[in-house]
Amino acid sequence: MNYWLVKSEPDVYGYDQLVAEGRGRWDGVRNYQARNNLRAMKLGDLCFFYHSNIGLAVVAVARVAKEHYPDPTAEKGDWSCVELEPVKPFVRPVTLAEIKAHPDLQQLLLVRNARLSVMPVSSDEFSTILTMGETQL
DNA sequence: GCCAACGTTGGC
DNA sequence: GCCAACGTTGGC
Repeated sequence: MNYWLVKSEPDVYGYDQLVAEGRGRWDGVRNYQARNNLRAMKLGDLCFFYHSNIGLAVVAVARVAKEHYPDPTAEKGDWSCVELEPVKPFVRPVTLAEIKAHPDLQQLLLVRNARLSVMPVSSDEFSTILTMGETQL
């Protein structure tokens, strides 16, 4: 089992929308590092759902419902997408400020590379953030 | 709305 | 292959 964090602007595609749809295609990634992370996702892997720009917080857990395949929104180039399904909203959103302030989360790519939209999370980091969100799976 | 950080492009 | 210019992302 691997863990991930994916970013989305909530006014473009928020967690509520994923819940409403039941399953969502994670497409539109046009960054090689992020794409390679998408390709490494396995069915059943868990992802934090982070709201960028508005909210600036991890708000929920989602699960990989379908492994990578060619992104149908890409007109050219070698891009991939996956499908995600909602698992559980956080009882309490964990803000970027809290993550930046936590001594055990300094290695998180969310802190170190603000522009990466799909990133791996270690199992320790995953449980730390889940606990901060007062959430159990 | 501004700007820092980062990635990509293209001239040389 | 280097690097300046440019575009985009995302926090503030």
